[in-house]
Amino acid sequence: MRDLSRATGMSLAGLYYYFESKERLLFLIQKHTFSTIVLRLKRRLQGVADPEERIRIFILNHLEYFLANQQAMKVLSHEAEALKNGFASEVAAIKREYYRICMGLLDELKREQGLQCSTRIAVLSLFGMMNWIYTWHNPRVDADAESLAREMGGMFLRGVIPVKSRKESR
Amino acid sequence: MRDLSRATGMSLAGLYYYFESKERLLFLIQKHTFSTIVLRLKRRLQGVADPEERIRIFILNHLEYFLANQQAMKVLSHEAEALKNGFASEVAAIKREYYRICMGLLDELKREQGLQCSTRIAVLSLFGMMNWIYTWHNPRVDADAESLAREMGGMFLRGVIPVKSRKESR
DNA sequence: ACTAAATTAGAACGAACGTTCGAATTGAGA
DNA sequence: TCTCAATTCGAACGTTCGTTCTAATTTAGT
Repeated sequence: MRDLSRATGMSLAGLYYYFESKERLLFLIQKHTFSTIVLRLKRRLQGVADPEERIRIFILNHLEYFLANQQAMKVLSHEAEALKNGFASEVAAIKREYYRICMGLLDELKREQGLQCSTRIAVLSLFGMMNWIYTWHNPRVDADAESLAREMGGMFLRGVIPVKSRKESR
Repeated sequence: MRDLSRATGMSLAGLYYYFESKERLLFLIQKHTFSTIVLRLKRRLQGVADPEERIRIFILNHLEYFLANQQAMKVLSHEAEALKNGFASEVAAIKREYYRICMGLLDELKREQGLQCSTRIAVLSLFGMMNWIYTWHNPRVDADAESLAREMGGMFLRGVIPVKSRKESR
């Protein structure tokens, strides 16, 4: 809290005037962040029907937000389990919704082309790939979100779709 | 430190008799852990020539250790940047060696079959997939290291190897 | 059995942390 | 201009944390 006070220029007591506790502040940050990601995703998915393209959109949306708010996402990843019961469950609900959306996208793909591994493992591996970025991405060296999304999207889709049913794309 | 004292049954001062500081203790744990993983990997790779198989071994070795020491790996992932200069660099050296080995395996694969994306992105995506496990793996629900390694390995290799040069395997 | 070293234990120190308090300052409406 | 609420501030409280101190106890060699 003292760090935040210094960084924002607001006094320590001033912070507590607006946020009743450190935990509630973290809760609000987490809630806002995840809600925003979900909201943007839903907007971008509207009107796109092709399952492959929808997954590419999911990946791009995720990476764009993660890279644009890298330090924030680092904190959120580390403090993922820091909230107590009441706060924790509300954030967990949003995360679960996000997870479900991704699961749904993969199920669409499965219906159309089949899948080489369980949907669960596919989703969680994809999240791993994307979330790990905060540990290594260096904006001065690495590509931007768009081309990373293209690379990771391609890699993931090739990895997950059976060869026989694969259409040439990109 | 008080938690460790309680958990081990050794008094707080006793801990400090053996470890001069919390940071040095963390350092020793990190060093031991990463050294062990590298050592086991090298042993397992001896005598295996096929690049695909070598990568599968890498993945299995990594997942086995991660799942056998899940809570430990969680701590290590979170405290990855907690060490100061001297300690940090020694651990970083071991991690870099591990990273280089993986990079080498992928280069072998690239020479033999080509790669669909940059080696760097491939390696880091693979690490992401594998390391993220500590956030979701539940031994009561999810498969064991061997079958996870098979699934992830298959997915990763399909994602990374160009279609034209792909041999049927497994 | 005696001694020196190794090991353990409880208590405490100083710093950092989350939080609160009371007073001071500012802003808006009458 | 006066008043009341909103806002800000420095200082402090109580707790936890990493660490150290001193004294007690155990262990190993003679």
